[in-house]
Amino acid sequence: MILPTPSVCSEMSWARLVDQQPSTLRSNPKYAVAKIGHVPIRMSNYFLRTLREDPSDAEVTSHRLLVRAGYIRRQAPGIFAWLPIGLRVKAKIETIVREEMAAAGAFEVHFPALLPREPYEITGRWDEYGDGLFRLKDRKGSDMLLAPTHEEVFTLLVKDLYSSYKDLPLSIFQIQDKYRDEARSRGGLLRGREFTMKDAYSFDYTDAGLDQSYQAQRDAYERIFARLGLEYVIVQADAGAMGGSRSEEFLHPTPVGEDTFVRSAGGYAANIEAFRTVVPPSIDWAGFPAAEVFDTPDTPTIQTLVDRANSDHPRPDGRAWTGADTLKNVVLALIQPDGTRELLVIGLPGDREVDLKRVEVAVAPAEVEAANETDFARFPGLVKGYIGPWSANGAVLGEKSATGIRFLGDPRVVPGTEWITGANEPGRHVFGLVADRDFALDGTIEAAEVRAGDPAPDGSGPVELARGMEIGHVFQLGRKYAEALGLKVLDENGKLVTVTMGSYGIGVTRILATIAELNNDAKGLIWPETVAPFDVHVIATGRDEVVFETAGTVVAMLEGVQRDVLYDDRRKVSPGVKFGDAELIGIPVIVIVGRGAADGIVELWDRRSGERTQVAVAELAASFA
RNA sequence: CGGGGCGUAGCUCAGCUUGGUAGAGCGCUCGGUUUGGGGCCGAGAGGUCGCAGGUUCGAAUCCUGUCGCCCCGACCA
Repeated sequence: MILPTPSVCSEMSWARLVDQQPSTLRSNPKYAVAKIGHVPIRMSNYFLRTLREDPSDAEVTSHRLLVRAGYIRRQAPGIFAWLPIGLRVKAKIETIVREEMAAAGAFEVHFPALLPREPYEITGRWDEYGDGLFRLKDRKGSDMLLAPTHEEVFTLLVKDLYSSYKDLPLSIFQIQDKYRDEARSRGGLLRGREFTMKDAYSFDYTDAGLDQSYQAQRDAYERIFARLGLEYVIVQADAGAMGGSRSEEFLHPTPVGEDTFVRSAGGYAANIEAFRTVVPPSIDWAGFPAAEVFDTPDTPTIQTLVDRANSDHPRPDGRAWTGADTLKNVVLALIQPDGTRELLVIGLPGDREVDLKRVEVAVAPAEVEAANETDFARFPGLVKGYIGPWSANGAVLGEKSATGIRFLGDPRVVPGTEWITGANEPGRHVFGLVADRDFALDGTIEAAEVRAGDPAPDGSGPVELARGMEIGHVFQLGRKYAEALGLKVLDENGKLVTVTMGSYGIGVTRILATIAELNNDAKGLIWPETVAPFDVHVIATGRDEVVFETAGTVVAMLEGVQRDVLYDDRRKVSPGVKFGDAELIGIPVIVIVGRGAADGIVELWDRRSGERTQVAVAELAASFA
């Protein structure tokens, strides 16, 4: 494995904002403190090269166009170099993030990407992160890592400097590259192994304070995404594994997203892992008939069972049996972090599949897999295809049963519900088995797949499923890290209290890719003006000197009204090439200086609409007032 | 980690089935021409065909191994 060298991390972590000036201007005191732009860039000597054809290793639109238009270059799988024009877009996004962080009262710091093992050892993440962590050794053999996220060092920094409640609340953030050795990076910038992230951390000594800090970041995120023009859905996320209490993800709805979430017309939205099933009311089973065992030959699957039930044992009320009347009992194996393996049976309506991701969240930190032959061999009482909690010889599922196997039910399996389920004998099922009367659960579990049409838990109507790209995540960490690393302060009563923390991330480079994904057409990128690398792209086309003189006037005028200008002053490049490059690069406003130049007429070209309008140079300034 | 695809010039690719001195387009250099949609003419530079071994008189081409990349899935605080 080739690890990125430390120098790669530090070199890439800062957008160098002033290196894009031509050398002739760099020494001019007028531009010595120039920030982004207001210094026209001339394409004849800019470090920018567009590609005529799509790169063969890029399929996702944003990846393809960003490489082709000269914004980024691939260095290694999931690792990209940033070229000047790409750096400008990145800097624009970072600026918006910085402004909103400042408005939210957070202070910027900057940590190394290269860190020692110890803090991560203390919190257990050196081990928990597994293969996802880039690890390396220094020349002395000390373990180092490239940080996947920075909770530990932020916590330790505050511990070093603060010891009183009077110093809190505190929110600090950084914009830094993160490293995760993804099993499979994909989609260019959408899921890289090195990526730029804004991560903020809040420190409070009361839960109420944490709520306020959390809300401030959450509000800032809403403003950031609004300014970026990115549609987002705030979904409830699972907070369980990290021990926190509140967690929400900002998802941008898009088919290329990797997260599935649900939402209702009434405003409910949740990550699929965090969805909570609506629990139906319990049913009084007084007067229910006793359970009855029937021969149900050749019914190893739910469908064959339903068919058999309808033909041999139709419901007395005339309604047909469906999969939802059956109780499917799925045997899973849990592997605990210490390596012990135990079985778990999940009972759920037969028309539902088990969603292993939801199970993993529910049983974290254990891992889950399907039970294998060896597992079944240990429990001869379990007859595959005919497993159920009840048998003629007594209970077979549950901690208090003969097998002792833990038996958790879908939340819909409430007391009084009647089920058809396996009788633990080949070819036999028990009908009318009533929950709590005839069998007992050890508890419930959110394990069933979520389906479109399922009711939202807040009563806001049926949910639909959608795909989203996670572009932000706000998270109440609580006291997990402060506890592990000993971050305590003295409160008003002189008592040591453990600090409570929040963690707030925004994927800067992922956002850039998401915006690119959203803003393009067959010709190339179309940046929103808030993040465009330049405000205006001026094209000089023609060989007449008046064209270049007029273009020079236009460029100077735009510079005068504080616009960042990319000036295509290339002399021996044909108009077609210049138009094509302009469309590929995607600056929203293009000024064409060409055949009308002698009469003082130029064209304003709207990249997005394609509309071109003729404007007199003398009146151009008014268009940019 | 499972499934699929691909490694030939800076880029995008052909050539491989059927072994015989390395190809195209674009890009690049030089000269000329052209200037509102990636123009044209001429002359050039540029490749140990991913790597290693094997078969053969002879391997980009056939065989074996190996490395790498892309896509789908698993995985992803």
